[in-house]
Parts: sequence; structure tokens; C-alpha cells
Amino acid sequence: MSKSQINLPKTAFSMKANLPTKEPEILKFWQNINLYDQLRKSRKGEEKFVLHDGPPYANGNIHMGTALNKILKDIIVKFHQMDGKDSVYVPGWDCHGLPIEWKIEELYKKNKKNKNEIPIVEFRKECRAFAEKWIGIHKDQFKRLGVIGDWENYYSTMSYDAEAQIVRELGKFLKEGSLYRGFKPVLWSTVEKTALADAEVEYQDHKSDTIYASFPVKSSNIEELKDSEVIIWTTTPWTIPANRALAYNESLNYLLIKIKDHKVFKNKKIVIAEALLESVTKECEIKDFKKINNFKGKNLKGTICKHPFFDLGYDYDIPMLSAQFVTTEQGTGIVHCAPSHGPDDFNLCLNNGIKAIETVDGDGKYTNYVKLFEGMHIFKANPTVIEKLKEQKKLLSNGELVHSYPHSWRSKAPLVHRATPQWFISMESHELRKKALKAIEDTNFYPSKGKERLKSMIETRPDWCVSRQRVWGVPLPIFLNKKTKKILIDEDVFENIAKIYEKEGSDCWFSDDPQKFLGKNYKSEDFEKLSDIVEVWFDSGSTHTFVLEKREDLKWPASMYLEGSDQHRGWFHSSLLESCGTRGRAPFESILSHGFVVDGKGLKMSKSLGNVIAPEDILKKYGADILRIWVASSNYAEDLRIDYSILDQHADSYRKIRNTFRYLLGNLNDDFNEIKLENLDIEKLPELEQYMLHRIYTLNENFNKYFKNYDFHNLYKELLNFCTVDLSAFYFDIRKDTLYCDPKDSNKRKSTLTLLNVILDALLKWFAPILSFTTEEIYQLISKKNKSIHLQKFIQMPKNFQNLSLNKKWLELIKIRNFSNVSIEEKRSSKEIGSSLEANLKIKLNDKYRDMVKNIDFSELCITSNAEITFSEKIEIEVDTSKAKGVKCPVCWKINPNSCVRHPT
RNA sequence: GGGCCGGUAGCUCAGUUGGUUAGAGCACACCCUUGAUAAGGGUGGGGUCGAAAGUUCGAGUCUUUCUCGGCCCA
Repeated sequence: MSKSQINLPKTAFSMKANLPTKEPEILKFWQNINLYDQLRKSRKGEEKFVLHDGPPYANGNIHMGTALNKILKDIIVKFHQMDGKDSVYVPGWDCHGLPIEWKIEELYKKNKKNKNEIPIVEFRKECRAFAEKWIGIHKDQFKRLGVIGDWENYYSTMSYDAEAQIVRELGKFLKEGSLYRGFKPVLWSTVEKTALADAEVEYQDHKSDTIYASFPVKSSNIEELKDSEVIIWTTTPWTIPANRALAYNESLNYLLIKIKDHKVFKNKKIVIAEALLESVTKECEIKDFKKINNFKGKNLKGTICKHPFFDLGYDYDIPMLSAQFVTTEQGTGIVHCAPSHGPDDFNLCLNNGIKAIETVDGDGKYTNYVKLFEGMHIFKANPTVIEKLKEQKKLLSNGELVHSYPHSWRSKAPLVHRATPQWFISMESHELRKKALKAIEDTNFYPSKGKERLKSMIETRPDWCVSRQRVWGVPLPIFLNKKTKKILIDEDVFENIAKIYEKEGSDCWFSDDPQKFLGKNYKSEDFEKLSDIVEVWFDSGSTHTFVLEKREDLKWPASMYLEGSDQHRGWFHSSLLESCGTRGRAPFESILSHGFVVDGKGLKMSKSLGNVIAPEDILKKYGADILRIWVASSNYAEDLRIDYSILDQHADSYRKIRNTFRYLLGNLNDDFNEIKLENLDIEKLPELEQYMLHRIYTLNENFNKYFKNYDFHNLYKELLNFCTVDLSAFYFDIRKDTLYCDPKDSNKRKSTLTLLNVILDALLKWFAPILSFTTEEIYQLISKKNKSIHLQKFIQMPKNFQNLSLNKKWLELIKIRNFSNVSIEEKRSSKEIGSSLEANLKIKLNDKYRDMVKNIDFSELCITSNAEITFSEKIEIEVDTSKAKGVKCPVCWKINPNSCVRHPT
């Protein structure tokens, strides 16, 4: 007897994966066969699945979050493709905006160039080149992850047709009338006469005037307040003329006290927060007072006050509004709100129907909206304000304070918040909020909690400010009539501008004669051309218009938008508003949001913690398929943890899967035969094979169920368990004997090979969307047709694979097998036997099992040399193991008292 | 500081409307195998379900507080 008589597995599929070197070869293969084109051709005319790519910002190397996002997208796109749909993925990039502007400015500084001396058009060209460079880098990094898409025809928000379409979209809002001119406070330098971004601000110590001022109560739900005064504290007295409201905190306790010893406020009643009583009375030198009442902040609701300058013509109502930004750190627990001079104030007032106006001009002088102070510079106004307050007996106290205050990084001058003209899209004028909320109802969310998150943001958000005083972006296509100050609304003009941009891009807005854009019907001298640009969220919020609608290979609305959960505030949000405003519905049918990548302990990755893992490191050490397993096996509904120990575990699982494939290939000798499942004569197969078909059928059902819900971590787990539990530890182990030792023409062996073919086929397809590289490696080994695994479809499992009664029976048999294993293990640990083939089993079963085990050979099932069954009413299941006696067959290694029946010597 | 979401074995995850001693795979330990061999099989140990209090006959599941973490806003 020699080994030549047995059929040992033989395969070219190596045990060691070597992914970091093998994957790039597979990438080349995909490129050579033009996989993306083939994918499109293979599903021509089929139902489309369009996952519209949320454009990453073309700046800096990709990080784990980006990798997660792209891999998740790719997995979903591939799943739908294998499900038979035309599943199209067009990647895109977000290109305009401040971060790139800064990068170029930084370069200027290094080279001692002055931005202001460079023509805008030149500067913008450098921004464009910068973005282009990063698109190229990103593209290679994304491809390396195994992401398949139309990389040659990607989209970008700075392409000429994108810029043109953004103008058309804005034109729609302008025409409708929902895009209006309003005011919003921005950080402003009165020296440079310009707005500053947060990053251009330096904080330095500054000496400010401080005041405690009083606002008489006009009406209130609290009876005792009616002849009292509300006290506020501020470090910017010059904003008092712009006051429109007072803010309190619902959860604070407030006091009404009567002052007995103050020279001006003697016998007056004032309202302050209880927690600040001590500091206020001390600073205002109130020594003698009486607490009259205390009440919760929420009771202040509905209280109306009068402006301290009421008698000087400031005769409007000052409502008290609930706000969470009010704290007891300093002041009085009531904050004076000038919507034109603070972001908090602005938002609070806006939410309560009080809009900001232009109270201060670019030079820092009060405008004619401000009575008594018009033309005065705000930095010189404090003494006058204080004097007037004194005069009106509304000044409880004043002083000075040195504190940290924003200054310009250039001129070092102190900055102010100043309401500047901005352009807004109204949430109400054309029912945008209502439309958006309806659209959310019509959208599927994965996970479902995303719905509430987006909804609550839309419910409370203020009007959308779409203008920025910047350079690198799409110019707002707005002309103002110099005489009437009205916006020019003419579709022909918008279309003319769009046409020009399509040809030459939007740079010309800043350099060319305005007449070019106005066309023949208007004279440029009658109009002022705006130099604001569109905020970048409007750019990316419009991608559905210049990508989904414009491309023949896509569809509108998209089947899915998929991004990190931060994009509920970002791209999901802006796309929803843009689309609801212009098209009345969402540009997506579903939204999938994923959590953030955190380290192994759940902490966010940061340089200072030293817990950052770059995708590049993982690709080098493990390969993309391991990273893809990490994505598939993690629950994206929560934050996703990653560290090297987690990746090691996934690499172990990968090895298990790889060896499962290797067993299949080895026993098939790399000779795969596709089995026509519907022609399979199931009845003729051994029961074990029938049971395995049932398992495959069930698994496929679960697979489809999980896939429909985008529940990949459970899907992956089910596949992995199938490999380890059903195949490796059960079916493969049992059938080794048949595969190795039975004649090649035996029915049982042929049946087993049939199953191996079915299993290999199914596993390859089930795993292909996740293990894109490894399944391709295998597919190339067995198909030899130069076709990709990714062109295949999932297998439709015939209904007759399902056999519930057989399943029930085999669950019992497996239970008996487990009892046998425990019994064998006892003899093994007492050193009586080693291999299970050295064992004979005596299985005692309850009578009820009699029929069930009639045709079952437990020596085959438990991989022992012999197994006897007896029945009894008294027990359930009992197994005795004894050492097999006799001769070991040199072929099948079973021990027989006489010679082996299958392999006679 | 506010809003939202989350914390189940070393890891990745299950745990239905509250109902037996909380499950799976991996990892780990020990053993077997040497015809899947830098593989494969078997057995086993391991959890005060973030903490505390409460509701209940009964809580991983419901309520409150706290704590840790994440995202968004400020």
C-alpha cells in the first residue's frame, strides 16, 4: 500500500496569502481587463443601484475614516451588482473652500509673497492646481483599497460644468424669491474693514469697560416682577443700542431683591440669578437688600422688558428668551442680546423671529438704524452709552476688566462681531422646512436612528446662509441695481453666466467686464456686481444636480447616500435642503450613516495620544482584504474600534476562511465544475449531503435577509461560522475519509465532490463583495476565462434544498455526536487512546431515536473505527468509548478486528 | 456647557414584547493528529451585562442619578 492509492488534496492556492504583494497584481488585472466597463456592460438595461459618492475634501492623505467610508461604499455597490443590478459608483471630490485657500496662503507666506498683491485669478488657479494634485493622490489610495468605480470620469465641485450648474441652482432660489439679503454677525476688523475667519484670530488681553445695566419689566407672568428691573452685565457697552432681547436660562434659580442702600437704585427691585447674588451685590456695592421672591428661570417665559433708552426713542419691546448659553460663571444670569453683534444672540433672536440688521458699518460707525448714535465710532461710544444709562437711571454700576479678547492676526486690532450683509435661503418663505421634513419621512435610514438626528436638526435650524467673503469658490451670481438696491432676477442672465462658466470656469467673474455676464439687456454701469462666493456646503449639496441628473449612467434620485454620522449636519443636510428647495424632494432614497473610527479603547485617534493608525500601515502589514474584513465585521451603527490586536484577530479569521477555500480547491484539484443546482437529483445524494444543502439554503436565506438590511457584521459572522462550524469542524472533517480513501468512481465520493463544487461556488460569491482580492485570486485559478468574479451574480438556491424535517433530525444526530466527542475526550485525557480512529463507540439511546438512527453510521459521523447502537427506555443519550482492537488499515487508518472491508489487503 | 448616541467574556458581535444556570465565533489553556500540516480536530476555563438606586414575584432588557466614551452644537 502506498500513498498513491489515496486521493490527497492538491492545489496551486497557497496557504500563505501574501496580500500586500498579491493585491497590487490583482489591481493590475482589473485594470487590464477594464473591469469597470465590463461591469457596466454586464448589467446593461438592468435596474440601477446608484450610490452617490459624498465628495471628500481634496486635501491631505486619507485616514481610517475615509478608508472605512470608501470600503463600506464599495461593499454595498458590489453586493447590489452581484444581486443583478446595474450598480454604478462614480467617485467625486469637494474642491472649493477655506482649507485650500489657507494652504496656498501658507505657501505665500513661506515665499514672502503677499496675497493682496496677487490677482485673484492667479490665486484661484493655484487653489485649483492644489486640489487637482490631491485628487490624483486620493484616487490611487482609494483604488488600492479595492474600490471599483468610474475613476477615469470622476466628478469634482470645481469642474466647469459643476460651477455652471451651481449658478443655475442658485438662480432657482433667486427666481423663487427664497434667496434673500439679510445680516449676520461675523468677526470684523474695523481697521482692515474686512471679515476674519476663526483661524485668523489671535486672542490677547484687552481692557474693556463693564456695565451693569437695567431693563425695566413691562409685563410678566410673575406678578411681583411688574415694577422691577432686570439686570444685565456686559463688557461691550457699545452694543446696548443694538439690544433686542434678554436671555435667561430655564434651569437656573432667580431672585427678586429690593435694594435699600444704593444711591440710584435705592428702593428699586431687581432680578438676578441666585447663584450670582454675592458677586453682583459686591461689585455694585449693594450692602443692604431684601430678598422678596425666588423663582425658576422657566417662569420668566413671556416676560417683556423695556430698553434702558426707552424714553430716548427706543420704544420697542425687549422680550426675555430662554437660552442654554446663559451660565452663572459671571454677570447676572441674564444676558443682553444684540443679534447684530454676537453669534449666540443672532441665533437666539433669529429663532424667535428677530432678525439682525446692519447697525454698524464697515468702518465701525453706527448706521442710521441706531438712534442717537448714528455716525459715532463704536470704539468711542462706551462713555456716551454709560453717560446715557446714568442719565436714564439705568446704570447700576460700571468698571473695567482685563480679559482675553479676539484680535486680528495682521493688524493686532481688537475685533468685533458685526452684522454684515449676507445671503440666506429662507426655511419658511417657500416652505423649505416643511418640504425637507416630509422628504425625511420618505427616506429609509440605516441605522434608523439617523432619521431622528436629521429631523431634529432640520426642525430647529435657522435660515441657510450661503454667502462667504472669500476667494476660492463659486461666485454668487448676483447683481444689485445701484439705484433701487434690488437684486437682478433674470433667468437669461443666470443661464448666460452658466454658459460662460461651462466654457471657461468661474475665474472670469473676478477679472472680466461685468457686461459679459449681464448680456445685452442690461448696462453694467447700472449694477453692482457682488464679490461674495457660495459657501461650500451649497457646492456639495448640489452634486446631485451636476452628477446624478447630468450623467446618463446614473439616476436621480440616488438609491443611497452613505457617509459618517457627522454628515447629518453636513452633506445629508445640505443636499436635502438644496434638493427640496429646487426639486421638492430628497435627492436620495436612503441614507446610511456610519460611526467614527476610534482606537481599541474607544478613544478618538489623535497625534497626542499616539493611537493613530493610517490605512497605509494596515495595507503594508496585512493587506486590503483584512481591512475590508474589519469594515464588514464591525457594527457601523456605532463607533468602530481598531488597533493592531483587533486586526490580528481578523487576520486569524481570514486565515480560517482562506484554508476553507484551500480545502475545497485541494480536494477538487483546482478543477471546479459549476453544478446546475436546479438539475441536482437531491434524493440520490447521501443524507449528509442533503443536510449540507439545507444548511447552504438556510445560510443563503439569512445572507439575503442581512444584505437587505445592510447588516454586514451579522452577515460576515454567519459566513465565518459556516466555514468553521459547519465545514471545517463537521462536514470537511467527516468527508476526509471519503475523499481520500474511497474509489474515484464511488457514488459517495462523487456526491461529496458535487457538494464541494456547490460550496466553493457559493462561498466565492458570498465573500466576493467583502474579500474582493482573495475571491478574485481563487476565481482566476478555477475559471481561467479572464473574467472577474465581480461580474458574477449570487446563486439562486433552489427551494428544494430546504428540508426542515431532515434538519431537525440532523440537529439530533449532531447532539449525539457531541456526546460521543465528550466520551472520546475522556479516554484521550486518560491516555487510553489518541486519535478518534483508535476508538470504538457504544452509543445507548432512548427508544425514541430508534427510527431516526436507522441508516446512520456513527463511526463515519464521529470519525471512529466502529460504533454500535443500543436502545433503552431509561436513558436519553449515553456513550461509552473503548479502545479499538485489531489491525489498522494502511489506507483508511480504521482499526478492524479483521481486514478492512473497503481496502482488503 | 447643551443635544443626540453608546458601554454584554481578552476581541468582534447575538440577546425577541422584562421570565430557567447570559449565547456564538475568534483568542486563551490542555489534549489529539501529522493524509487541509507555518494547517486540522477535541475538551475546557472565562462575564458582579459601565456604577448605584428604584419599579417588579422576577431586570442585560423599564425608570432615575452618576460615570466613561463618541458625534454635533456652543
